[in-house]
Amino acid sequence: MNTQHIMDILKRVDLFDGLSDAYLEALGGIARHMSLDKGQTVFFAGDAGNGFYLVRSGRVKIFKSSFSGKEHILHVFGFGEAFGEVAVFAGDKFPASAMTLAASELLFFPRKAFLELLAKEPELALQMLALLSKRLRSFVNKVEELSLKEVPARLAGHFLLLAASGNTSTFHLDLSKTELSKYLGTIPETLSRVLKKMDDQGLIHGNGAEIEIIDMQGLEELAEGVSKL
Amino acid sequence: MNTQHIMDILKRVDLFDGLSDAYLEALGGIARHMSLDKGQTVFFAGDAGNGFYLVRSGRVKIFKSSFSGKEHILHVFGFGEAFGEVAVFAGDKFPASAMTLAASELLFFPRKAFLELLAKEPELALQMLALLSKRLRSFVNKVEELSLKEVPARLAGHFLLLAASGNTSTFHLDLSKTELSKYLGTIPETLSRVLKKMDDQGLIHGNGAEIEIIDMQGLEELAEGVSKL
DNA sequence: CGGCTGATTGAATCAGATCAACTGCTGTGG
DNA sequence: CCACAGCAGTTGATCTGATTCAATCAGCCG
Repeated sequence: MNTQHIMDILKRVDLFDGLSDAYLEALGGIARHMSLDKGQTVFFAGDAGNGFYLVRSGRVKIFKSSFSGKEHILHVFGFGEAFGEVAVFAGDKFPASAMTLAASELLFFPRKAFLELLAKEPELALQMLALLSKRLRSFVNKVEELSLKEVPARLAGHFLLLAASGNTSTFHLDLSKTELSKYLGTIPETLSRVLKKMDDQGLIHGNGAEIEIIDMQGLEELAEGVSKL
Repeated sequence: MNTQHIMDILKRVDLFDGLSDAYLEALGGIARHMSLDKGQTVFFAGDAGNGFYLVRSGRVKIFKSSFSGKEHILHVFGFGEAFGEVAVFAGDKFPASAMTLAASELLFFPRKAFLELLAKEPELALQMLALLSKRLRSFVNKVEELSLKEVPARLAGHFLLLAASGNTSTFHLDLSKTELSKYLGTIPETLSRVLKKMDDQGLIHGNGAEIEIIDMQGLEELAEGVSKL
């Protein structure tokens, strides 16, 4: 909780990569600490946002809910990742809601103080531009998947990503199946059925949250939309 | 085509708002001019991108196409709008494809030269951050609409936007109905049916590309998902 | 006057959502 | 320590919004 501790965190944050210790010190100086239980709301879509957040521990989901209560998860952020920046640079309302998926500690960077610091360090602006660009890229993917691909293809793509990030053919799901279905833009029932079908057809072997990829190429074809379940 | 002419353009570009003449001069100095016919490809998704573009005249659509040939239009950009920036700041591949919807003139800003200039002008970095943030916001909306709303709601929302931007209850569609359907994540047949239904129910009156909103509140309820067609 | 492209309409089909019932696990309190 | 409440997950039956396929129509250009 002391300054030194915060410095350790900030040094490991991609967004702040390559910044001087003195500058990180200044950043740490403006950050406010927050501690939240599981399932607590950080902010709602439409709330006025006067700063952004950084995940120090735990996990946070960013999502949109519909009038009828359906929910679509846009991102899940973990250690060292930032969210809520959009409200800092454009408009002042958060475009989506944020809620903790587990007990979490967050750092909050107030807009005004952050912008003042940003003006002094062009490198940080570039990092921020890179971050937002990557996020745009991921949104392009999401739109592509939602609009151009079916649920099995999306799920296959997700599995391939998980496998690639861990560099193994076996991994365990990073979200409960209910949350995963909301992330993929579907519902638990459909996810369950697709999972079963993939298993039946020998593409994967699933055991609870443990997934083993059996037929990597088959999954890739499915993800590309070349083949179907 | 001469420098003066380019300066006139640059001065009217939101992204470059508030920048000094000298700086705009420098920007104009690195820009390359391009002239394209209708239906020409500016770049394909996955192409290496070593710069971004600004629309000087005409219109350009940014889209993703699926393996099976379906296409989803992410944005349509007109005068003074920039596209392809993602490749400048993150990775080097364009996440989506770009094609002219009409004969167009573009300005191309090479990455390296642009980044050098950017480093000298923090204000431009802020404008760029604002631009990307706005774009992120629009993507959040798109995902919300695709995943959480049905076609009638998306179309109603689009109409309300068009009406709001022109401040009139009558307007004409900015895209052909086929292109509009690709923008809304559906197909021409469905769009046609929904349009007819809206007309039948007295929400709008359509005549070719001319649309008149009859029942604004009804449309709003439809867009929100409160009511259905 | 053809012939092309965009738009419309109808019929059939399909992917996925909804509704409902059931299983199994976990954690809590008697 | 067991019972049971409660929630995640699964499975089945049904429904529906939207796509697909097919045919027709309207406008426009050469």
